[in-house]
Parts: sequence; structure tokens; C-alpha cells
Amino acid sequence: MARPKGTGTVTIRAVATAAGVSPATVSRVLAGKTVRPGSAERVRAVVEELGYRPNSSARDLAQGRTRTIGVSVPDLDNPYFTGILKGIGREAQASGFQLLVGDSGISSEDEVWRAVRQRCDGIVLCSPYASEAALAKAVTALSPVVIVNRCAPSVPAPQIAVDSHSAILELTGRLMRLGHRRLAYLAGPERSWSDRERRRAMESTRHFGAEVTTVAAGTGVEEVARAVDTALEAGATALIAFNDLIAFAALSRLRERGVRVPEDVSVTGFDDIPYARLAVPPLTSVHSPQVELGARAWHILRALLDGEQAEGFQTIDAEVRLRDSVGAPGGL
Amino acid sequence: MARPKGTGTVTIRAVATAAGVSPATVSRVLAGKTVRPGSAERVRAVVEELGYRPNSSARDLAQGRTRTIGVSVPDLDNPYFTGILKGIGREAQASGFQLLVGDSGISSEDEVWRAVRQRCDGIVLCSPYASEAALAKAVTALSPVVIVNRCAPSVPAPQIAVDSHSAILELTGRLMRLGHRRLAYLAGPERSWSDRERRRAMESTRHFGAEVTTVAAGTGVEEVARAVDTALEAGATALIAFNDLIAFAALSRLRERGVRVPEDVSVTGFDDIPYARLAVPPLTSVHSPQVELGARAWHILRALLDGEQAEGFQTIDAEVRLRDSVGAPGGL
DNA sequence: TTGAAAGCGCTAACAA
DNA sequence: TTGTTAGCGCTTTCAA
Repeated sequence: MARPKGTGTVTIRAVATAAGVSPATVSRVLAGKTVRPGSAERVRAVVEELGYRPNSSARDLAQGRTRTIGVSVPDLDNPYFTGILKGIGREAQASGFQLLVGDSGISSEDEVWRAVRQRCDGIVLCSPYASEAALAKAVTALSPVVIVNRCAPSVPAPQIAVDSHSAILELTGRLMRLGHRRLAYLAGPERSWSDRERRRAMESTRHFGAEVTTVAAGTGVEEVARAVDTALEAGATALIAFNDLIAFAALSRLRERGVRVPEDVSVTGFDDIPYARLAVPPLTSVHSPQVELGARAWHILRALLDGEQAEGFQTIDAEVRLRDSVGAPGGL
Repeated sequence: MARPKGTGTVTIRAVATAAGVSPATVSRVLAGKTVRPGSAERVRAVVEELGYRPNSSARDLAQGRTRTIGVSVPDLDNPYFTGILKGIGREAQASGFQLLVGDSGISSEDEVWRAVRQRCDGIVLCSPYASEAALAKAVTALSPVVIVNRCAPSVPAPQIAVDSHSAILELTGRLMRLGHRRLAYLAGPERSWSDRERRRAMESTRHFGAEVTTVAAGTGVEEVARAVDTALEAGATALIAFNDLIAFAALSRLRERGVRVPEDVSVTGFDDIPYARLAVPPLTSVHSPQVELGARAWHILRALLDGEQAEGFQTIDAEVRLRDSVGAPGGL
């Protein structure tokens, strides 16, 4: 005798009685299994009439699964993560799964993971800031789990991320073919895996004769302004920003200082948000397929749920979108 | 004998046995009720040791509630809606509730509503495009429900929305005090309640001597360009865009045509997305408190869940953020 | 303070 | 094809 028992709750039993069949038959009708056509009709009519709404907790309990998957993101209001969410949601909904989301920017990440995982069959972790150790520790208790947007070799779970390393190399390669030698990287949040990847790629350009200055620019417009100033002092002719937001702030600072883009300095972003092409000048950026990333993550998780093995690290290609914020140095 | 019964499932019964107490006692420990300190410790130790994870379906079934709320949005990748999501999530998580989200842009809206509602205690509907009739029809079956971002008087559910009407009046009032008389409204999706509100507000400015041209601009960059052209032909000196994205596209078109902002034409947006202040020139916009809106929606829903009455329509104020994209007509 | 026991609403094996 | 029945794992009353 557990629950306050809303007197009005219409159960499968009530439907059965009203339709003159057993609960099992109602369950079969609802599950689309074959029953005598007559009963099926009657059951459906009664369901409609009584406004019967199946209780998912009961169903989940009986079936031992929830048909729900969880996603944990660091910030529900960041377009980067919601793109991923969109992709996961699209595929999951299409397969009849529901989406439970947790914003790990609000409570402790570990708690969010546990809470979310509790009510679903598996979870996608989008966790660029967590330490690899923390991730490794948590993952077994959360399994099945897919990790998105970072590569953490010591973590026993399939992982998928955008290949920002290659994208940066492509971008800087183009800049250097245009004649740029002094590059500055306007870095993002330093705890982020993506930032580390991009930073590493920037370092590699030294092998091809580039001089690279890396300046922190991850904490807001003011820091970006300072970073731009530092980069200019170092003689940089091309600013490679961690993401589009930083690039926008950089454009804004350059304008303030009367530095022309791209004649004096070239600027690039990353993510290719919708506003990138509307910037002044239109911003060269790397189109990062978040939605696709989310979709792929779902399919990996789905495979896991179906008992298939899945491991290792996959990448997904990003595409450089060249626009007017990039030109030859010295306006040549 | 329902389920495949994962042989390894650690149940509350297993914990009880291992700790030498009854399942009831374990349940009490987990619920934070008073038990003998000794047992409590032992139970907690065993929970840890066995890696016990409570089964929420079972708990939900026994308690007749899920501690989960649903949210349906038209597009998971639209910052406007994710802002609302963020607000709901923040408050819900703080109260120990989970967030189940449905993207109604993917499957049929009605199906998404039902599916989401099925696994939670109540739902927030963000549904600017649904007809009021469809909303009214669905709402009783979904109750408790809160409707966000529109006012639908015939729908028996509490509603909360941003007061865009007043915001537009404030905005146009300022423009007119600067000397503008010919205004053009670059309209958004015409099925959207917000757009209708803003359109209506624009109409009202006629009472104060404005001439208003309304042009559709809701379907992409090309349409915005055409809308801008139309507005200029009509002699408009101020373009009031439905949202920032349209405003950006308008700025871009004006630049193409060599029209100076704000000397020749003033431009305003709506929503005040982060990039608004980074635009060239910085975009005057209306700061629309989505997160706050979401938070308020949660509190209304929470009240409903607690059995309190809640009805009617509330609004939340938006704030005009004046920036350089607005000036006196003719550059005076 | 504790345990036994009775469900919560549903599904699925089994027998008819 | 159908109904009976036994759970799924948890909570909570009730009696001890």
C-alpha cells in the first residue's frame, strides 16, 4: 500500500475490465501484438474513452529498461553543446528513445552523471573539462557510456570527437601558403581537451617554419583584447582563435585599434556558428559538425545497448570555410 | 518472471542480506530516515562495496511520481529555446528534479508531447507555432502543464512569456524621439506568437505618427536582403528586426548596398544574443531574459505539482539595450 | 527502531 | 488467441 493512490488513476486493469478482456490482452494490443480484431478495437476504444495513459515506471520496471538515454553537457545554453544534443535527440527520438539531459555546469559533475544515469539505459558524456582520471573512475559505474568531444585513452569507453587537430593544420597551412609566418593562437579554456588539441596543432606548425605565439583568451572580451594586443606586439600577422566568439571579440578589438582585417592581420575562428558569415569581414572558420557528432554518438551508444562491442576513439572531420577575414599578409 | 534478469543486478534485497538487515531498513537509510547508527553505517558500506544503484523505475512506481519534468521545444539547437531550457534545468536540478527534453521539430509535436509527458510528473511546453486550438486540445491530457513564451487565453494552463509588446513600444518610442518616422518591421516566422505580438506593437506606433512597413524576413538571409530592399524603397529610416539574426543579416545587406548604419538607417534586433554587442556597429537589441523565463516556468510547474492552483498569464520584462546601430535619421 | 508483507502498474511465461 | 499468474525492485503501513 505504497502510494496516495490518485483515485482517478486509469490502469491497464480498468481498461481490461471495461473492454471485457484480461490485462494481458490490453498489454498486447498496446504493444501491437496480434489479438482478435474485435478485442483490439474494443480495447482501443476504451483506452480513448477512459483516457488511459500507460505508466512508464511500471513498464520500465517490468521490462528492465527505460528506452531513455541520458546526456550530460557542461552548459545547456552553449550552442556548441546543444548542437550535439540536437544530433543525439534527432536519432534517439527516431528510434523511440527519450532524452534525459543534465547540465553539469549547475551541480557537481559527478552527481549529475549519477543522477542522470539512474533513470536511463545509457549515457553520453560531454565533458571537456573533467580530468581524465575522474572520467576513468566514473565510467564503469555509468556503463554503457559514450564520451563525446575528447579523447581519453585511459578511459574504457568509446569516444568520438571532432578532429580539430587536422583542421588547425589545414587552416595554418593555408595561411602559410598565403605568406604568413608569425601566427598567434588565441587560446580557449585551458582545461578543455579541444583547446589542448588545437594548441598542440599550433605548435606543430613550427616544423614548417611558423613562429607561434599562444595567448590565453578564454575568459571574456577583456582578455581577448589583451591577447590581441600581445599578439600584435609579437608581430603576428594571423590570429587563430579557439572559437568564433573569441574571433569576434578579436575583430572588435582590432577595429578599435584601427588594424585592418585582412589587410594588416588575418583572423580565423572555429565552430562556424551562423553569425560567422555575417561578421565584418565575414569570418573564416572551421565548420564543426556538432549535430553529426551527436548523431554518431547515439549510434555508438545504441550499439552498446544492443550488446555489441564498441571501443576506441573515432574522429569526425571538420571543414575549413575560407572567408574574407583571411588574406595575404601586408594586404598583398 | 518478466525480465532477462541481468544476473548481476544488485538489488536492495541483496544489500539488506549482506548488511544483515531488512530491505525496509536499507530503504530507510537511503531515504535518510532515522535508523540505528550502526545499521546505517553497515548499510552504507555494503552499498559502496556492492556498487548498489537504486532502480528508479521501481522507486517511481512505488512512489507514484518520477521527480522528472519534461520540456518540449521546437528546436534544441536554437539559443532562444536553450536559454529557457537552461533556466528550467537550473531550478529543477536544484530541487532534485531531472529534465526530460523533447525536440518537437523532429517528430510530430503532439507525439513528442505525449511521449515526454509519459515519463514525468509535469511538462513545460514551448510551442510558438502550434495553433491555439491544438494546444487547448492537448493540454488536459498533459496536465500539469505550463506554457512558455506565448499567451493562449483559451488554453487552460498557466502561461508565461516575455513582454515583447512593451519592449517594441519602448524601442520605437526611442527611435521616434530621435526623429524617425518611417519604420520598417522585418518580421519573423508568421505563425509565431512572438512575431504576432511584435507586429501588433509595430502597428500601434501609427497612433503616434509613425509610418510602418512590415516585410517578411523569417526564412533566411536572402529573404532578409529582399526585405531590406523593400524597406529602403519605402523610405524607412529605421529597421526593427524580429530578432538578432535577422538584424545581422540586415546589417550585412545594408553594407553591401553601401548604406551607412546608423547615419542613413538605424537597425535594431531582438534577444540580445552575445554577439549583438560584437556586431559592426554594435547592435541595439532587446535583452530577453530566457533563462529567467525558464526559471519562472519551473516555479509555476512546481507549484502545480505541489497541488497549488496556478492559472493565467504572466509576463516578464525585457530591456532595451541601446547601442551604436541606432542614431538620429540623416546622421544628425 | 525494525521486519513482514502488501502492493505500485505493467509484462511475459505458461497453460489452456 | 487468451487468461492466469508470478514477478520487476522499491516503499510504506502495520504490528512487534
